[in-house]
Amino acid sequence: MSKNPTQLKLDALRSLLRARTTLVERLETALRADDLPPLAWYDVLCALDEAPGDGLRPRDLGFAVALTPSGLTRLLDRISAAGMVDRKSCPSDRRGYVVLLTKSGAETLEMMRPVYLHELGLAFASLLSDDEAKQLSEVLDRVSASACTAAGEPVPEPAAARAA
Amino acid sequence: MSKNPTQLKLDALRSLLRARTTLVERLETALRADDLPPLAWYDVLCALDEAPGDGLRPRDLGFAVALTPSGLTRLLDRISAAGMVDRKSCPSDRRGYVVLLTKSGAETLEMMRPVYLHELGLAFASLLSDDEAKQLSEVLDRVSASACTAAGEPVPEPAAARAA
DNA sequence: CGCGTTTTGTTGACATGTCAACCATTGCCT
DNA sequence: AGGCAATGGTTGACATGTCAACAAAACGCG
Repeated sequence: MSKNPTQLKLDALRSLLRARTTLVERLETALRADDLPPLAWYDVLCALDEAPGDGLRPRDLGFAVALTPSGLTRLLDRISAAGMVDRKSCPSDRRGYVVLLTKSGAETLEMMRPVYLHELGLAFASLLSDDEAKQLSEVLDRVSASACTAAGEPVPEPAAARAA
Repeated sequence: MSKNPTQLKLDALRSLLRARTTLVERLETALRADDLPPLAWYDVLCALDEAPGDGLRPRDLGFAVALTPSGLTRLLDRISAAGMVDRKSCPSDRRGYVVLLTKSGAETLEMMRPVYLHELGLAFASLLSDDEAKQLSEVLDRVSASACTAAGEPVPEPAAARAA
């Protein structure tokens, strides 16, 4: 009756992939419906908002949004062009800069947050007991954590190590 | 000591997103290291392999790989250009065709499968008990399922409904 | 039957991200 | 010091996907 263990794991993977697609799609749709920027912007603005007042280096932002350095450059170009973020040259390291949230960026963030949280409530939070959420985190963190550990030698790329 | 419930759910979501990024990255890396096609191709070839011998309509493939119709057209263009798939006009419906796995496509699939399964074993399956896998599926399927149910009116796009 | 609507799939314009090559700076290390 | 590898970030070429508009066939119904 019970399924083959490998199949169980494959099913779990498929469930994971589908759930993520569904969720992202819903969040993205909800934001768009309110004429708000996409999810990636939210992640950046949010990270900056939570960070100390003196901003973040792109390098650190790269951890929040899973993006290669060049992808991040381009994302910041766009957000910056929209005036939601400033690039201020960093005194302690003339190679890079520090990214700062502008007033307009902070305002946009405050418009996005309720939409994000509301949709998340409908599509995710309300479907999970607190215990299940805890379990979920625990199990899935094991998966992401193993990437760092096991990344011994089958992962040559630097980008892969920086998985977010 | 115990966290705020909303924060628990947010953590769970972050764990989910990170785990998925990690997994996809590892699978993709492993395939590339063996000079094999990317994950999306695997999904298509696999779906065709499991399907009845007379192939599948693109429409049906669209469910397996979460892609818009145009995205699917382009993906099939590439796989077809690589000779792994044939487009055969469908007698019962002259609008579209049927997609068939070629010999070369089947061979490629058989080369990808062990790489896929091996990497998945390392990065996922081995980190989960059978019970946990079952639980994971159960909980996450609830999330994807709710999209169909709740899609009442906040989801105008057809693409959103076809979440895979 | 004949016409409007739905279904399938494609195409052009464009958005977003990757990879590889690159520049400038920093930080050792001798 | 002085040389040189590692770090932080950008850019060009390109891959892949979306959206909107479209074409063609299939449906369905008065």
